Amino acid sequence: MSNPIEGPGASGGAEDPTEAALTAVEHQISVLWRRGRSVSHQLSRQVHPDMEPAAYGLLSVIRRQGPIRLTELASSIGVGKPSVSRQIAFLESLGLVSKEADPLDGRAQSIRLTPRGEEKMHQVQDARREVFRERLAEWPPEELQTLATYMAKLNAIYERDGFPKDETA
Amino acid sequence: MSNPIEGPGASGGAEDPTEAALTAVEHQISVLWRRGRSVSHQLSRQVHPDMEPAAYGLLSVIRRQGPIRLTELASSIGVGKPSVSRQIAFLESLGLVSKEADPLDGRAQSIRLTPRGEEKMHQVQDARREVFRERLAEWPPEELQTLATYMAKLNAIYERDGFPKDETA
DNA sequence: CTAGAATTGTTGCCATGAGCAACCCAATCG
DNA sequence: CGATTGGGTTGCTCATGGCAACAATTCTAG
Repeated sequence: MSNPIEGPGASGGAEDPTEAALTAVEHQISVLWRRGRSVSHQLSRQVHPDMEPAAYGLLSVIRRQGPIRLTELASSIGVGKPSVSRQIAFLESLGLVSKEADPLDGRAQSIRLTPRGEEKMHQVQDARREVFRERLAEWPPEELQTLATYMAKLNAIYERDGFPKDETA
Repeated sequence: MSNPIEGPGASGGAEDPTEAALTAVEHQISVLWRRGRSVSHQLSRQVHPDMEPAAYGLLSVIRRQGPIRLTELASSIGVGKPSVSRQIAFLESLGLVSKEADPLDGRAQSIRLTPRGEEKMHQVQDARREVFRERLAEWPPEELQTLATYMAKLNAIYERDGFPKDETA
């Protein structure tokens, strides 16, 4: 229990403000992270009853970036090719995406949303945004903007390597 | 941070600063979320081989809140009892936590860190904090504090129900 | 032109982790 | 007492992601 440098929960007491702020940020990150995880299920289920959270993420990226190759998709969400391959196969079986051979490269394939996929995503994302907006509506836009800016900064810092998330709820 | 996806009721949403800020926040949440997930393994493994990500989270809560019952622990991190039960069993086998019968309630058990668990956590959290601090060191404390505050507000809003996370990278 | 990289995507196998349901055991209520 | 509730555990299953091995194709020497 000797505590030269205090841990997050170990009320350090009179620490410097940076230390305290760090602790607070860490804590909020973990709460946010955990909450998001526990809810992603329900969100993806709206697109399709059988759809899992991971697949939703893919659809979202595809929708945003347009036709994309599998490898690119994988790297863009930081996940291995095998996972993406399987997810895409699944989504294809649901008729939400389609794979087209790239005429320039016989190996590659272009993945895109089907009209049905587009429609589904449109519905779901709209609904989600509706709730989101509804709840955050009372926030002053400046604050929201500040939040976004700081989060971007936070994200930028951890661009490639480890994220020292606390995991604590 | 312009997002081509507009909300249904967002008549002229592109010009609405709130709308823009919302979009930005959403996006940052998803980036943060994804980043944290993709890295949590490597991080906890890196600090200690036999400490799994999930277990680390539990230890962290226990350390913060002191002796706690399993059910309470489970609900505090938003996960089912079975998962926690197994994790705790694992941690016990590592000698990091101990289960004691609650004298007041024979069914319940009080879970606490063993001295060794405390020591481990101390090491691990120190290491994590080191990295964290290192990278955020240049951030003005006020900004960090603001970030923490806003994130707390954000988290509070979605206390119980769906979190409209976008999942997009 | 052809043999050997390199790359795209798929599949096999495995590990982690979470949920559901069924189950014990203690406590409490009638 | 017996019945019901509540805390924890275990069995089963599934989702997900990683690594490795593979197939098919393109690129790069020589």
